[in-house]
Amino acid sequence: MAGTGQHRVTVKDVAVLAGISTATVTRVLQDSEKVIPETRARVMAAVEQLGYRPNPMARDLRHGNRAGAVGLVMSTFTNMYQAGVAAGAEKELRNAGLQLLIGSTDEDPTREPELARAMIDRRVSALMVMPDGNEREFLSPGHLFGTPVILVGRPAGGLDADVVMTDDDRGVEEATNQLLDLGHRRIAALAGQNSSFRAKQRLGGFRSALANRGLKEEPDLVVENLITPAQARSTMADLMNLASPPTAVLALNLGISTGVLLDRIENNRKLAFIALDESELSSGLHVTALVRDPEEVGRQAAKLAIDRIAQPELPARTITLASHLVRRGTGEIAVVDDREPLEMAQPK
Amino acid sequence: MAGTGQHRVTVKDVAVLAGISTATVTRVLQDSEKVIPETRARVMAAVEQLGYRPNPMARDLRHGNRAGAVGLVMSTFTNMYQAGVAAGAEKELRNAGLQLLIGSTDEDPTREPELARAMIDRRVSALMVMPDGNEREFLSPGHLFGTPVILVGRPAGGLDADVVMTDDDRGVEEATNQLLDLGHRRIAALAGQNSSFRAKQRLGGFRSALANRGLKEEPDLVVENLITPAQARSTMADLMNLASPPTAVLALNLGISTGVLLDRIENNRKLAFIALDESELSSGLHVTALVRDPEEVGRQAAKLAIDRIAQPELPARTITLASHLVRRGTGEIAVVDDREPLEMAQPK
DNA sequence: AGCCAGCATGTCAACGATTACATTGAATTT
DNA sequence: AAATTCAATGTAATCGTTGACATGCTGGCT
Repeated sequence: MAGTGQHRVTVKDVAVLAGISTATVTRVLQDSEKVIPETRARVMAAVEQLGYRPNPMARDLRHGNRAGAVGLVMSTFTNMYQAGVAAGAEKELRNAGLQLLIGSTDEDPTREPELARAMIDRRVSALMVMPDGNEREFLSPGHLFGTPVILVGRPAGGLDADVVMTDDDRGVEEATNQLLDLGHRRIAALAGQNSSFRAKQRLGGFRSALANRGLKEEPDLVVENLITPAQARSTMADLMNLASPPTAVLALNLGISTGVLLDRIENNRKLAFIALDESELSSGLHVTALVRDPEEVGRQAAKLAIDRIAQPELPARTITLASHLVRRGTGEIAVVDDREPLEMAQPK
Repeated sequence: MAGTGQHRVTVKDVAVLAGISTATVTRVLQDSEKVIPETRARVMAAVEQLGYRPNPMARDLRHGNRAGAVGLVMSTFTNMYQAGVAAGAEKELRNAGLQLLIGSTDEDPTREPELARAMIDRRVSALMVMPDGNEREFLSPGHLFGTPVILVGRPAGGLDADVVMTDDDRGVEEATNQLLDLGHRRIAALAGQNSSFRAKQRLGGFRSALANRGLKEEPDLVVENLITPAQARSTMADLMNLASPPTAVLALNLGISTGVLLDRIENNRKLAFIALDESELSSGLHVTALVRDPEEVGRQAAKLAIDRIAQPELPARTITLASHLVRRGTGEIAVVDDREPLEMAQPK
């Protein structure tokens, strides 16, 4: 049943035991061509007896090095959104019999090229990349050697690649509209690095919601370049100390959402709050959140990869997944300021 | 500078361009043996001009399939602790020029064997496994074909493998002692699956702290088999409704810590609380926590793997990393029950 | 001068699986 | 019955890299 435990069993061993040639063993294993049932049975028995397992590397090598593994470049493992994407992708690939090679840039985008390159060298069948938000182009087609690339999270101008993204602009617009409908006029928007595609996309949604109602943005309430939760947290303190503080706040990424939530708990704030992306705490504390399904994003990316491996000449596709607002309470708070409604300010 | 973009460049191409044989190209690339400087320069130039990059799969194949990649089997991507381990391991491996093949069992331990097997088939140089807590033995030496295994998180009886673990027993004992020193006598301990190695290890620490002071365990305060944060959360509500509720609570894993913390925020509880493992919220909300460094665990696991690849005959090593108590306030609360001290109960 | 040492490089088989092409022999056709 | 066809299997080249072994050449030694 099991092998000897030492020597790796090869097709050759199986062939010898079954008393036939390696070609026939392969034929049985691929059940590609005609093999007489009796021969097939002998081969199967030998395979079983020796515990033979094919060597995927040798197979890949023979096949021009395209088959077994797919790469994923991410910027960090310890972000729930990214981890979710990886989980979804891995699941889908595993079902398709593919393996996942993962590398992380540790938030250092300059490492993206070398990481991608190392995977391409290893002849992954496809490469999924979650590029950092900044719109540099780091993958030049000349270095890809035909390796299909799937971009996760944002498109990249110079590259004719498949893309999976989420409609955060529309989602944020919907969230903003909900707040506007509740009467909020001073809505704070806290965003990440302003050079990033995602920050632009999300602020874009916020702005078009305002613009659609002919409202103008309040510059003091839009804060960009917040990198850490701690920054978001202290920004909230600053905002609430304004002469005319916001009555609602939109947190435009996961870290910011965490920071705002910490501030909210600590200072027992009551203003309306919509977070972006889910965490154990946003759901646990009934925070209204604009939610994307990271696992679904990962699954779709993997599907694109699998399709493209099967049909390399397919035109590039872009899949946009919907984000949706999960209403849990904090985003449904009307203007309940102990100060005065806008437009008729009067000193306290 | 760059290659043509289509045909993969091989040693042979380099050899032809440099006007020498493939063997010499290899010699230059490995700088293993003597090569005359001028030849070396010619080879380098050809490599540069063609943009040659060696094919790691072919190299691995030639080397009996041991070199380029190391496997990691984890149970889920979306747990901060596990993600941290993966991150640490990836970093260390990358520095050593190795790549990381990741698979997840999706919390289904029965998938461990097939996942491990698939990686062994792919001839990873070493296999790191974070086994689920239950003490089954899923890796039979006969199936490993000499692949070194590094166990992360718990030892496995049947296997002579390297192990990285953390001294949670000692840590929990320390945490318990701190609470006892503060005068707590009704300490709740909330633990995960009672079949798991880790739950046993941690409850063991709790129990020896009590035993060392001649105290007996309060059975109604020790709750096991809590799987989800929600269960932990509702358990807290039950405990606080006891005639004699706990004055302190120890949460013995990350999910439980989250659940207890949610309960604490929601109900504004003041009892002493020590969490296990770190999350953005435990630090953000000043929760005293028994902290392990997941990245360090991952790095150590990777180091063990690297060492073992270099020296397969090394005796198996076990590395135990210290956990330590990060005192932020909630674990330093003395008995402040609005009820009465123990031993002199009187109806309210 | 003749011989050996040793350096620089070349040749070729091998890693394990696959597959184009070759071979065998039996069955079918006329 | 000879010729043809086709099904079943075998042979050997191949994927890209490596390294044991072979070769040839230079220089030093006696």
